[in-house]
Amino acid sequence: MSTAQHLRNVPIFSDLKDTDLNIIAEKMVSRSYEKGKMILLEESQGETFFIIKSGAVKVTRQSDDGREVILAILGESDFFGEMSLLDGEGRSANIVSNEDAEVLTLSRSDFLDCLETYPKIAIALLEELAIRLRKSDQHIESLSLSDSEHRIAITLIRFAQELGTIKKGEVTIRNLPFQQDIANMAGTSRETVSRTIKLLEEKNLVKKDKKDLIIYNFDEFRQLFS
Amino acid sequence: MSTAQHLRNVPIFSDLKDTDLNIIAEKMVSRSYEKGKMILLEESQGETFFIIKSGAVKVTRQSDDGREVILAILGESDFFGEMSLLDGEGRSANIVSNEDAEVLTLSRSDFLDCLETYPKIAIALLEELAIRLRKSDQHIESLSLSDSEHRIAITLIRFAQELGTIKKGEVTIRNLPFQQDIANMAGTSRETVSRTIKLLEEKNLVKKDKKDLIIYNFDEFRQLFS
DNA sequence: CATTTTCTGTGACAATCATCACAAACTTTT
DNA sequence: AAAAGTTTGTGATGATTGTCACAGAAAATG
Repeated sequence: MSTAQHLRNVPIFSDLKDTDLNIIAEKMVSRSYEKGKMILLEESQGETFFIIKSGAVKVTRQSDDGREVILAILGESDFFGEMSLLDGEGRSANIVSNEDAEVLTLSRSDFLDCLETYPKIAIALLEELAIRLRKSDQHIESLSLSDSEHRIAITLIRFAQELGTIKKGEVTIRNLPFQQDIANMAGTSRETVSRTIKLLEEKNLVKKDKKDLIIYNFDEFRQLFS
Repeated sequence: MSTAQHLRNVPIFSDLKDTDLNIIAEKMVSRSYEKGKMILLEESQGETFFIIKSGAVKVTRQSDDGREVILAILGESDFFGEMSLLDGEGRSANIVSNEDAEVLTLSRSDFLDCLETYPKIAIALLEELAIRLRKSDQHIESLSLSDSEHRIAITLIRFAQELGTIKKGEVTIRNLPFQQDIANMAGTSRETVSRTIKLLEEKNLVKKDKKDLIIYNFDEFRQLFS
């Protein structure tokens, strides 16, 4: 697939004409990272905009003692790196490839040019940031007000929405992330995730099938926990 | 002060020429709310953009059982309401005036027109949203990884940065919010806030002076807790 | 396919913190 | 200036959940 075709799938570029898309596509450079590689380091100067062509990355923050929070897991057609480009501050999060990943990159100046030249991109980007902000707010709420069972359930809902496939009310999350990662998103411990998922199984709400997790009745599940 | 003069202080409008500023100013309508009034209700359709002329508001989310999280406290020249305008979703947070407040409002269509007409506003707004997203990320990190003492300290730092006045390294937060509000921001209980502030006083890091709180050495304090 | 490494399950225990319950110190109202 | 209403301080208690410890399962590696 050509670069331009990839861009077509990215919400913020989807409004553009083919000719404009091609112009941008030419400025982009492709890069690959193998699983577990650090793509961006916290505190380093942010100078690049990234779009994920294939694979997945996790956005994390780390405390001094090495514990990490996962802020988000991003997949195909998602983008990152825009924050420091916009506000000029250094990176505030680490980005690590969660599987082998291919990305498209755009330099700072090309990115900013884009925004100036195509106001539609700026507006689409605003929309995307608004959505992210909303998700962050929900995340903050759940960390503040919910117990670990709820937080874990909400994390599973997040996964279902991003990675899940629905089949008459039943959602299957293929390749559920490790318990440690779930814990780092839900703000709890790995052991608690283990115990809680078992509990949810006993309540007949979910079922584990090897590396997959099935949520029997997604609507009901969402009602119960959010 | 005229409406245009107020706008001048708002970061996202500050790049504009006077003539353009006046055009926008004419479209804005002023409204007043007394302390404790609900300005925006969660779940209601979002149709207006707000700028705070005077006073302060708190941005909250509430759980079914009535407990609330405070996502932010906004003051003069801050704005809100942009999120639903941008992504078309309904309101996700409540806005309550924390003191008597005067606001300027702009209708949905005028706001969106603004963005189309003045790309600079869109870019400035992107910058602002990036900053907010960054703060949210920090908030999420602290809720996930820190104990209550740290979370409360970080909340005090947030207040110091927004409402504080510095005087040779010493920051005074005038009119510290109620313990209950601090607790709702820090994701802890009111009682824990009371005990923790006492603890910080015993450690000679802060001092309470009636309704004010003094942080003796702000840089040191920040280093200790973030 | 044997070995090493990574991931998961589960018990025991301890620490943190929320909750309840008042009293004391304040504001605000009348 | 008394009364009513808020906000704060503090002890006692228990629940939730993190931590440690290790065994078993699964995956990756040679």
